[in-house]
Amino acid sequence: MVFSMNKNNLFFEIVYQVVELIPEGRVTSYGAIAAYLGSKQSSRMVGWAMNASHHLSYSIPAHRVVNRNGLLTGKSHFGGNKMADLLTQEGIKIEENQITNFKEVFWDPSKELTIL
DNA sequence: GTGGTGACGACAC
DNA sequence: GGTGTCGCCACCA
Repeated sequence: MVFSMNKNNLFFEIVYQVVELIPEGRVTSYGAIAAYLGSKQSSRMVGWAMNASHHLSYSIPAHRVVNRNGLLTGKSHFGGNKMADLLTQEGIKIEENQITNFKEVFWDPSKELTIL
């Protein structure tokens, strides 16, 4: 994908970029991405970016983004049990819509990435 | 133009 | 430590 670098959409662009970089079998949180962008208080915007990602021409692994508790809050937006299913396929343990081994699979962009 | 809402998170109580 | 409240800002009615 391409960085548009419009300051209005910069937040969204980087969110998509980061989400695309999440390795298989790993997950990250909205807050982690927001923190990576330097505005941890805008975590809601990360969630909104995921919501907006549906109308993108390309698709991003939004199922690898969960909230701070490892809870699959966005599950309902995927329809059915799709989100938990995809994560399970990648070796992530899900129980009651929550990632049981969240610590182990957590992927922190601010530690794993160095582009910012 | 205004107000309410949201795939969240931090802090106060 | 559970619950409430606020901040964040794009989007929609």
